[in-house]
Amino acid sequence: MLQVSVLREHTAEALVALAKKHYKTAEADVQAVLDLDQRRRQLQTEHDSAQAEANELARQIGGLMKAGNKAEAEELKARTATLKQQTKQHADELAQVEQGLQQVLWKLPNLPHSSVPEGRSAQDNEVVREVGNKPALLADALPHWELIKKYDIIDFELGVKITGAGFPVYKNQGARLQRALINFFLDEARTAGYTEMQPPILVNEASGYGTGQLPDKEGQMYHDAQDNLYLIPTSEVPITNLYRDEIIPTEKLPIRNTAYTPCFRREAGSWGADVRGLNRLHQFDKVEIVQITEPEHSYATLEQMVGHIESLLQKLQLPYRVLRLCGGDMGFTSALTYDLEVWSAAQQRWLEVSSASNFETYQANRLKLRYRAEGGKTQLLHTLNGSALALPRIVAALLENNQTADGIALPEVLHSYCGFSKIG
RNA sequence: AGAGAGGUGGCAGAGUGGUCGAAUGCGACGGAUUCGAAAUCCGUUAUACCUGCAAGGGUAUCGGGGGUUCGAAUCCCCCCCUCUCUGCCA
Repeated sequence: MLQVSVLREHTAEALVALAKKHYKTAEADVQAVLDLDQRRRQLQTEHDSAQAEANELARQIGGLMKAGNKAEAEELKARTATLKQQTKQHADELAQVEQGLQQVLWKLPNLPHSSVPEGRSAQDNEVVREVGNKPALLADALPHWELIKKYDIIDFELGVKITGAGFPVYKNQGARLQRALINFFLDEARTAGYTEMQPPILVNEASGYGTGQLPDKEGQMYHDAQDNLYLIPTSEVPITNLYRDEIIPTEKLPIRNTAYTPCFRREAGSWGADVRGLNRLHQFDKVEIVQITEPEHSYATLEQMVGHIESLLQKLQLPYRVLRLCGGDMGFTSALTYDLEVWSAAQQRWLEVSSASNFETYQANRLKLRYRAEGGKTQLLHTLNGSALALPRIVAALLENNQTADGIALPEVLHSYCGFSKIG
């Protein structure tokens, strides 16, 4: 959620920024925020002074009652009636205005950072760098959805049988590879200074609002209506919400956490060739890194996080590229997002395996996540997160890129984690 | 799931209708003392919003919401959560 003070003090810049995100009703909505905010303050002032007067009368009545001066007390009581009505009216209207204000604020996306490229769709994303060499495959190279059958390591039909489409069953070396990757990613994160966490994968409504999945994107999440809990679409949700309603002591900053969790996405719609095999699933595994920093450090931190993710891809010897997402393609809550994509040799396309974002104060504002800045004032922190990494497409690329006549040769870094060096 | 108890400031814990944002203790911070420290003493120590250039002033908040009252942490209603016992169970 954007801060009203930012919209008020930097209105023109905010409008430019919203335009970059292709937010259509920016002008009207920002104006609505400013109007509602002004009305809110006016009402607050009126309400407070009426309340102050009522409090003063109550004090006087108390004194008179104690002194046994009943008649005079009654006289004052009569005067409180109109005041009471007034404050009630103010309070009602104030609540209404505040609700209206919040509704508009919830609609407004985060303001993109100045380095975010202009653009409407994925084609307009900026390729920051491309690293590694695309492998040359044999003419009869197979896409991963054939390879998993050939080596009997992932079974989609079985998943359909027990759950549904998009819930694969990992078998044999496929299951062990999953476990190996999770351990590898967690170990790397821990070595890089992140604290390992194991959060619940069901979260309550308040957490959904805190990181911005609610109110708008409830369709993305699986929902247990009986207990009103949501299956997490990413561990960003529980890990960031750990700090909801907190004022973090400066010496604890920056906060750096990592977690492995399964992730659940309903992903209504969009089926087709691009989503075959492991390319898009309802349930998948992911190791996430989350940082919470003081505002002045957050962009350096984002670069550092991208660096960590790149180091993973390098160790896995996967060719990859780093994209800076354009205004039209980046997420609602993000101020700057880097996507990392690996080259999937048999599919001949790039697959997104990680997304690292700086949310600045957008999430923190909802979360009421603050620290005490110099001078003792509380101030919103910046939140960041990134996948390090999401497993399915990594697996897809590993299988496709490393296929040989007699099996799939895994990168060396995984050998000890897997307990084998090749599949098949 | 059934029965009972309870939710108060960073923590512990008083407070059952009137100047209570809340005693007291602990912790933390500042100062005095000390060569330094411990101990001791003095002081400070919640958050949000409104107003003000500022100093300051005001309002709200004692799990959440509603109600009674001139006045609610305190009384009434609803909801949520936690703990204990019983049941079930990895």
